[in-house]
Amino acid sequence: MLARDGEHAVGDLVRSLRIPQPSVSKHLGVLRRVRVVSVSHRGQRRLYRLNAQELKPVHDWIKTFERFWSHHLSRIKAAAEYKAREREQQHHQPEQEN
Amino acid sequence: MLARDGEHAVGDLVRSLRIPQPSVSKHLGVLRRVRVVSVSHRGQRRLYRLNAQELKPVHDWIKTFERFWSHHLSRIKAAAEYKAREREQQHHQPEQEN
DNA sequence: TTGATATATTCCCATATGGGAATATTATAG
DNA sequence: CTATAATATTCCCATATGGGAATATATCAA
Repeated sequence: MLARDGEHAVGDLVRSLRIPQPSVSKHLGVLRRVRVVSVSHRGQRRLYRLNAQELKPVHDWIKTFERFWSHHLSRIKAAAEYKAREREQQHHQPEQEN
Repeated sequence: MLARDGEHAVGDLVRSLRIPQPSVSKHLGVLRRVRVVSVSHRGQRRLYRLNAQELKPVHDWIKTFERFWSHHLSRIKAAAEYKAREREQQHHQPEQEN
């Protein structure tokens, strides 16, 4: 449950997400504590906005795997490794095993 | 708790992360169910590897906020908006209020 | 087989979050 | 001050995950 961009009043989120108001407020409460969203008051409205900076670390980390899906060659290589490993295994298939 | 790259035996993770083996196995169990990691057997070892593809969606989403931290001008603008909003508010400061 | 390794699973307990319903808060309109 | 709109918080209940300890599995070595 996230405010994509700009500021959003709780009510707007409630309507667009079709989730009960208390739930939305609770979600926002959590995100607020973790500093992923920020609030500003405007009349009796609370305007929430995403705190992009907080997401940067995640972005930086996940970014280190970009090569896995962005480069064609990488994908081919990955697929090859994948199959190679697949073969080495003695035909299991519980959760997934691949 | 994640295998950064290549394949990692549970034991290696246990040692490098300094987390009890049962915990590591449990973590991996969860990640396995969500398909974020994959396993392959090699002798009595279980080799885990990150399933990068599963992270792509997250990457794609979070990427839409890249502008917030990558462009100088964007940062300045963001800071300005930030302060602007700050002023409009009537001096609260519970959780954070900004 | 038997013992040792490498992992996984289970048990119990604690905490975080989600849902629904009810209630409290805050701010605006009159 | 009072009613109402906009949000937040609390209660109760359910489930997911984390920690520690104990135990079960699987695989290898002899």
